[in-house]
Amino acid sequence: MSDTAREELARRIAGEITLSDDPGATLRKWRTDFDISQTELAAQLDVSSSVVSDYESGRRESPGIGVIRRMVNALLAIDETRGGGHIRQFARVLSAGFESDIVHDLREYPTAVPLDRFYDAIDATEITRGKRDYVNGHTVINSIQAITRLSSEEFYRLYGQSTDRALMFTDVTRGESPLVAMRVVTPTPNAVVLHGLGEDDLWEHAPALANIDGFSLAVTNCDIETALNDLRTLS
Amino acid sequence: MSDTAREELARRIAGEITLSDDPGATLRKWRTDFDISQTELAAQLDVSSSVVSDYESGRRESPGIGVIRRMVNALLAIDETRGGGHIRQFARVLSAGFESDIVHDLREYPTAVPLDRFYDAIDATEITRGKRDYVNGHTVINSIQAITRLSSEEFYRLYGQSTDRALMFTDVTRGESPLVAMRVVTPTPNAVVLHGLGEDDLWEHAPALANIDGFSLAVTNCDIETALNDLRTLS
DNA sequence: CGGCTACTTCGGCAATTGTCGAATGGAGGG
DNA sequence: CCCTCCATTCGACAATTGCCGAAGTAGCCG
Repeated sequence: MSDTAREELARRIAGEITLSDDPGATLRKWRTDFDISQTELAAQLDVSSSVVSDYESGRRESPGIGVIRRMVNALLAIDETRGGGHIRQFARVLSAGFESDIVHDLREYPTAVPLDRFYDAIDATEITRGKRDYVNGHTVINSIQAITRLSSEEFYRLYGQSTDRALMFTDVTRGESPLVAMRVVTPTPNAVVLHGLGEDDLWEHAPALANIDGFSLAVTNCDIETALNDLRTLS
Repeated sequence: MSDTAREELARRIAGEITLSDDPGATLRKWRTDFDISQTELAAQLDVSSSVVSDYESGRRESPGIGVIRRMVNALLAIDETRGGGHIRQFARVLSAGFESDIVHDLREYPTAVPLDRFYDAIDATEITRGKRDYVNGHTVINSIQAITRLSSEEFYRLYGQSTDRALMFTDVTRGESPLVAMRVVTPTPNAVVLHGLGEDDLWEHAPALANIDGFSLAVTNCDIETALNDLRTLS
């Protein structure tokens, strides 16, 4: 495990907590993202579990950086004892040259995965079928951040090593922006998944645009972290 | 000025201070990097200057995150009143897809700059002349970080928009690693500057390798921040 | 030499933190 | 219904912080 990815993730988390308007809520966000209970975190820190709860609930307005440092290091230490999945995920995003608030995950699969299995794993409903029925990887993207911040050159880097992949856009309301963006990038991915809405909420022109560009379009409301965990079992 | 570059720089600084073994020294590092006096920072914070000095000197072992947040925001606020040079510099590095501890600066010049003027601006001594006598931009790189962390694909991204540029490697002892790295990248830049050593310290094979690959080689011991400021006047 | 600026050190003290541990509540499983 | 686990709230108190302001040092400039 690269120490530098761990260090950068630590710095990222610590910076976010320190600057947050609600540091306790931000601390809780990262703890739950790592799938760690307060009890487990407290054990790692060698404190009572009420200490963790007090901090997350905002009892102390300005905790010392010593406390924050120990909390962040404890999160990463627990992740490491579990195999380092979160550190790896963050490292993949960094090495692709993105910030983790734009790209949430970027992964190449060792073998082609049939789209049906992929959609099962993420509990997605396919709206339109595309020309290809498999994916070799995925990229999970915050759609608002991506559209407002990425240059057109950077947009292509979302493809990682292969365009034979699924792009999953999160924080989607109707799907208009991602589908319009897909109109202007060439080539298109094998699949586009819109996260955060159901069939009924989808922009009415989305299926037609997907058909024109030849990619599979799906929607899902699954829990992202759970889905990413399930995707690990595909390979 | 992009708010997101400011936010990311803030997060980066706050994370680094929070996780540091010597938070006071890290705080001082960033204050001096921004070329801000304690007196000026204290005025921005509306506290006595001894408050800033106490924190930087480590009087308090675990300052509260409220203090760190106000210090970081004050640094950026002062930078903004001066035109945002540091935020811009950080934004350039980020938008090139690098971490700022690998790439310190990356800039395209509006016009070609003669190498003589470039070397004057950074107080460098040319060791061998190359095939081209101008640069269209520069990239300032931490050589150890770059060599240990960048993939070969990422190495090419150091070129920004043009290979007609100078690559300046910092934290150099003899220059062996950067020169060896230059042997395997194609094309080579117009100039390579090794920062941190004089002619006498240079690896003996460096001039020959530069000649083979046809780039200008120079050494300098200038102050990086001063040099970057001077380079701004070239355009 | 005097004045000014930047910075350091330190005493002091009100305010806040770091943490324990008790009490309590909710959810899930046997 | 009981047990276990996770989480919250809060009183208590020793320890530390946040900051002022005084005194001092060093360097620069006229």
